[in-house]
Amino acid sequence: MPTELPKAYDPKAAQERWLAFWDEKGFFHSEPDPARKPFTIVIPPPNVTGALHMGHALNNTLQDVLIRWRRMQGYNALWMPGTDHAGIATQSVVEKRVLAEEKKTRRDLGRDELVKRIWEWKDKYEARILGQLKQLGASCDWQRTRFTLDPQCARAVRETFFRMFRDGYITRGKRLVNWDASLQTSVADDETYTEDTKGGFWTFKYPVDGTPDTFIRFSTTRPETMLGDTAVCVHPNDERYKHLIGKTVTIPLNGRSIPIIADGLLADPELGTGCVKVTPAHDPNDYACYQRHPEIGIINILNPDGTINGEGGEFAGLDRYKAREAIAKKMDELGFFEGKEDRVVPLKYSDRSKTPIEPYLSDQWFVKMADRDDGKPGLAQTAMDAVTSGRVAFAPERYAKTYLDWLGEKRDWCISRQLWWGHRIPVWSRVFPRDDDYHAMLQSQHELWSKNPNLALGYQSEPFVIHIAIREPNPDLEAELAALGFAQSEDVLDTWFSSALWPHSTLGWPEETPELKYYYPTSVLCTSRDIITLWVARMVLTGLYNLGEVPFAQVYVHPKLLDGFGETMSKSKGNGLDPLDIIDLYGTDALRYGMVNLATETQDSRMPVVNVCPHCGEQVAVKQEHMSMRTKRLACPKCKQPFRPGGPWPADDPELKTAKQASDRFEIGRNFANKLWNATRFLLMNLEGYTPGPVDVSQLPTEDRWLLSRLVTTTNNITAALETFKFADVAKLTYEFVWSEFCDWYIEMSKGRLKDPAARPVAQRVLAGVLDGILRLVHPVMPFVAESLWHALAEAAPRRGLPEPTEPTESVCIAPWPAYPAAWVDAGVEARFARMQELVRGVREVRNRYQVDDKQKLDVTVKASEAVAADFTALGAFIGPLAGIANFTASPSASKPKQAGGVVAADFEAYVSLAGLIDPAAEAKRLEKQLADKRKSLAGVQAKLGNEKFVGSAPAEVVQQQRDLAADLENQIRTMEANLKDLQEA
RNA sequence: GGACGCUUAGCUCAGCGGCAGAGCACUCCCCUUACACGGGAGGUGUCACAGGUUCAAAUCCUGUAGCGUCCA
Repeated sequence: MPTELPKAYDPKAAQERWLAFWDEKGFFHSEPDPARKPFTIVIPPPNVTGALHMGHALNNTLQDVLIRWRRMQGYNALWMPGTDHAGIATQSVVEKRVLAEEKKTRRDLGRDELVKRIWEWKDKYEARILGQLKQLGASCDWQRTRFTLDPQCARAVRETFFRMFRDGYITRGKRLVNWDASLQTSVADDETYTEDTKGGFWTFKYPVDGTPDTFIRFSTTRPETMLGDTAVCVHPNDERYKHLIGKTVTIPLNGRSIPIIADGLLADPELGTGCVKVTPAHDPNDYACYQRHPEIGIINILNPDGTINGEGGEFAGLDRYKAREAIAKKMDELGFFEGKEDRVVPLKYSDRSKTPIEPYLSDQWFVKMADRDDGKPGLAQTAMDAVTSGRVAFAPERYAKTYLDWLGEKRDWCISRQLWWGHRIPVWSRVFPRDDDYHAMLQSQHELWSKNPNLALGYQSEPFVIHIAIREPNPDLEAELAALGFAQSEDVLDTWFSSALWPHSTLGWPEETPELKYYYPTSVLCTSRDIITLWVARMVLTGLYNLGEVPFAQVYVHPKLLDGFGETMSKSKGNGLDPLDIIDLYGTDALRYGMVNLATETQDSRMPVVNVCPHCGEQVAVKQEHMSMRTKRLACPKCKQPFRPGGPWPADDPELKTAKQASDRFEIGRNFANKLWNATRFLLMNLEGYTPGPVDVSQLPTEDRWLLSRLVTTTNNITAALETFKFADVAKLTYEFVWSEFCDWYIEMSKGRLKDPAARPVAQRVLAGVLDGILRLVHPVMPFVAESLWHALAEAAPRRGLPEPTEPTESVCIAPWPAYPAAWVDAGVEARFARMQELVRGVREVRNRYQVDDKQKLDVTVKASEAVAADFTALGAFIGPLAGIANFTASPSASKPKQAGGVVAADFEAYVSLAGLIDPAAEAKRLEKQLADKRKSLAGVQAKLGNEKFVGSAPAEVVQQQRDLAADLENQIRTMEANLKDLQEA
């Protein structure tokens, strides 16, 4: 006698048990094996800044579904795990902590000490993240775990940098970057956010040279930038200023004379005075204007810390905001101030330090994206070609446009960051203030250097600079260079530079490893749309550059999770949801099911959240004003006890318990897991005497053939949905088949058969065989419950399956993905079954309408054609118990008993005897309403059929369908009219 | 400012030319030996708005409004 299952599924126990089992068995480890086809996914490495959030849960669940499914299909599946060092984010988190706890800045600590602290942080969070992924059930090959800063990745980064530098793709130049004056680093656009901020809007005037009493008036939100103006600009067609173009004005603050230029892109004649000042070094639009008019020059007025530099004359050394006031005041004193108004302006902030960004001119390293004129391919173009040629496909397709539009701009990629945490740029440079020294150096060293294949040279002029990239760490060489006055760049590389290499660096590139040969290119990349440009494009680009081959064949872009108010979940908003809360409350299978269920093709998905009272479990709605940790304390409306709302709190509060968060969007998964559990439980209770054996499908009774027909269709649809990344369909198809078809109908019908010794063995085989298939289908989405039930079933039915029983694998993880004969699909059986369901539902409806006690069995008479009646009679053994029928008869000649409730369908009418129960008046009233509905439908259909255009232009089958419908409706109406007459006479 | 997407039941979402759907919530009946995380039944809609195409539009086209995201 097999072990009986507990009454409800316990996710915690299952998770604990199977994680250990899988780990021990090593199912998820993959080795190159030329005899098998690989299926490979590299994880988008979560960054080690913090713990995983709901977006990670979604992203990784979907990857795991693909990997588990392909593994079952027999592919040699590798899911490569790892984490990302996330340069600026991690450094800034640790810096903030050090400042808060020790009141020390990074400069107080020094580079080595800070980096040491960051590594400690990384070790802690990497372990936590990998642990969370395991908890999620992620079937990664943990033996292959990588980190973007580990030696293997570092080698790939250095080699790539070296090659790009050598090939002239990496160059140094002065560019306008987003400068974080607090962290003293440039930050990428995506590391900034824009917020409306109260500011001023000043209007000043500059005197036009040589034309007394003529002024150019302009407005600005940043008066201090006047120190760096190199032109004023008007629209070429602006009649007010046309005569001034080519003249100059003088900046009263420093007496500098600057030209008045015409630029239709920068100046807007409709806006303000129609004239703008141009500060190329401190404004992106002005910088673009400077590039169109390089003759105006460019002047940087800021120090890296945000104070005014030597260009500012008397204002040098002042903080930019102090300088702003001082300069406005000075202009006023000089008589060039025209007015000031308060205004709310959109201001760019650094995401990390929360301080305003300064557009800032600085020396940076760039990867050149544009086309080249020396015959070498332009990097952006190669990556675009990969997608336009179809070597990389996006799902959904529309995201290819995002990718191509962005790459089409071919903007250079700024890869240097003024940080301490990251891959240090392997370039040693020396500046030569005197030209002779430069030439002397080249003369003495150039030949030696250029012979060394592990060195690459770069030059700049004004002043002369020699840059030397070193291919691999080489202390002797570095010492030699140091002796010659060279020093290594202090900068590190943009994190995306190392992430860009992820699909090949993790496989061992630049070594030609067996892994690289076998797994590259990978199969699918699974990500969110906001990093298509930052990451996906760059992976394609570096893959092509380093290996000449795209990194993956397909990019699947999944939806984003929004909070209950439609806003993106994010750490800074504090509206995230901790996956561990969900796992704790609903179980991992439920979390995963919920994620798969919401992954539709088009929409982002809202997730309304409630707080769970830590004292009594009451669910307390979260209001918008509670978000972002604004509310520190709430009282439970039920038990009146206080608690802290759930959120990304940095630490526990010893005084106040913190609520866990819940969302009813996960109930469906929890309930579904429990349903599966209990369906299996039912089966195990009824498997006594089970004998394995082959099943001849053509000899099976109707209900079995119906179920198998549905099983084939469902299996095929699920497989097709997985192939096209329609995850939500996978969830819905599985749910529908298991719950509505297998449980609600088939299991109910099997109950009678299991009591019949003659029918029992086959019923057992079909039940066990179908459940076996269900567990396989469910496994990629809900691996824990599937594994639990797989083992339970194996104990009770060690050999099972359709049509031939087979030995089950030791884990559902490695069971073959189901595929059944297409011949099992039987539309005729499905139609007959649907008719039976209609009858059963009709009888139940009559029973419910009259509130007949379930225990009281009713007599039912069906009038139908010979064939339909025979079919009903054959199924009578099931119809009885399903509908609670005492005596059931079906025949073409059946007549309506007195006092009966009627069910009128297209090809049968059924009468439920309700002697003593029926209220003729109420029944008549109901019938009249139904009749009215039917007549209305009929009128609609007849109108269509009366329309010559419809009959003429619509496809024949649609017209026929409408004709059939009209006939059915007429028939039903006749029957109902007769029934109504009976009732009225009664 | 540009691009992409969204607007369908009280809530969260499917459907994307041929009789408007699911889960939750709601109403009624049931603790029937798989499951109350359950069973049975029921009600619920100007498919955002305005035009157009079509025999036929939630579905295709155009425009408007609101929302979201990305890029400037």
